[in-house]
Amino acid sequence: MKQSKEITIEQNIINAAIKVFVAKGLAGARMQEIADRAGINRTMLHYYFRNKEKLYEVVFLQAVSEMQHRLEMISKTDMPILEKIKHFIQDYIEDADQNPEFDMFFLTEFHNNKERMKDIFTKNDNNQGIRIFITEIEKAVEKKELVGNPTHIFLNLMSMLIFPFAGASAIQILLDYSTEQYQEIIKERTENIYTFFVNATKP
Amino acid sequence: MKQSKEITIEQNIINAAIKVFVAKGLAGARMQEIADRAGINRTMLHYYFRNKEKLYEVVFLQAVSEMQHRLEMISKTDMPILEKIKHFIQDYIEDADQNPEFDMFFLTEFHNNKERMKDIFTKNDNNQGIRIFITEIEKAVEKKELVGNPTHIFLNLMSMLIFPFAGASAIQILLDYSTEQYQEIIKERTENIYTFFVNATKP
DNA sequence: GTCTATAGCCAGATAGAC
DNA sequence: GTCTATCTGGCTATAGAC
Repeated sequence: MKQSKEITIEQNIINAAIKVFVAKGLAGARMQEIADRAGINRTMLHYYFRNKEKLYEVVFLQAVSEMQHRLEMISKTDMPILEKIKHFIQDYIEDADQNPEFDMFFLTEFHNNKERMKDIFTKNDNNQGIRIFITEIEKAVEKKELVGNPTHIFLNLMSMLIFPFAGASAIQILLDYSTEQYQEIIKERTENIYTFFVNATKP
Repeated sequence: MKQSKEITIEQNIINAAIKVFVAKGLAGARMQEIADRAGINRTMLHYYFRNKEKLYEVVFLQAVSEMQHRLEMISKTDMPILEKIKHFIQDYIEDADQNPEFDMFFLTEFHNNKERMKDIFTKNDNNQGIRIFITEIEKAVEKKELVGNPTHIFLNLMSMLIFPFAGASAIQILLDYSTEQYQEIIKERTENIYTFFVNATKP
């Protein structure tokens, strides 16, 4: 009983913390705000996670596994490369649309804590998903199913997927879209990216 | 004399502040660090710029004009659309390579201060460059020089340009590149983006 | 204009009662 | 496990001497 309640509270805190850390970053986040969102006393954050840094780390690692999930989906199935990519684009956008702040969160954290991120990702070897994905693209290029430089093909695809979410605020303001209008554009993106990609890499 | 010295010091402070704000964000930046970089006493920051927010604003507006310059280049000349885009890609990457942190800085600030950014950009109407660029793409699509949805063509191009800089740390870590290796990839990008873009939008 | 000293505040962390 | 009260450190900002 105690155990299950504890888990619930911890997850509850993590969920609240994700929102605040994503929105404000490590330095800008306030323990009080996290506590308020979680509906608990601020002191309890320290009871459960000792300090802000520790809480942050737990939150980040959970977000990482979320991202890993996105990236590993592609390598599970057995389809032609363009089918895989089509599904990848669909899944990624659907997923990102649910958590539109995640992409920005990751870019920020990698940017601000490069060395720390390096530790996390090199020692845990948990970026297998990306490697497999790139290898698949390389194989497809060898088999002349795709044309281009595999690294840049991959970069271009990830760019087109991530930037519209990470840069959502900037795009909306500079192109003068309402949130609703931009939501429409995001909906159109799955198809547009796929077509753009297919044409760009057509043998 | 006084005047010229004052300008030098202020610009000196701004240059130091850009680096710190870009690297740490508004909340994470420390006035002490800015002062150290500028080689002056911390109190002087307040003397010249009153407070952190004011300093930040000045720094940001200077960075904005830098970005405007990047975006307006395209509309000055009179060339076929693909030539314009070729030059735009070249200039953008060359420019971004000089200040590789700017892109991330902008994404962060737009993300964290959406309303404030909206004010700055709607009242000053200083995003003319983008508008003209998109209009050019629209015209080219009408004339069947390019194929696709103009908005998404523009988004895809900007994605491929900005993401490799904004996401540099993430890419380097997740794909296990050294800074030197990544620098090589950035050099290759001008050509790769252009080819990718041309194929993707070929009539 | 420049510096030292210090005020004042805010947020993270902890002690200790219940 | 939970809460109140309190400590502590760090950072912005300012007063005031030179």
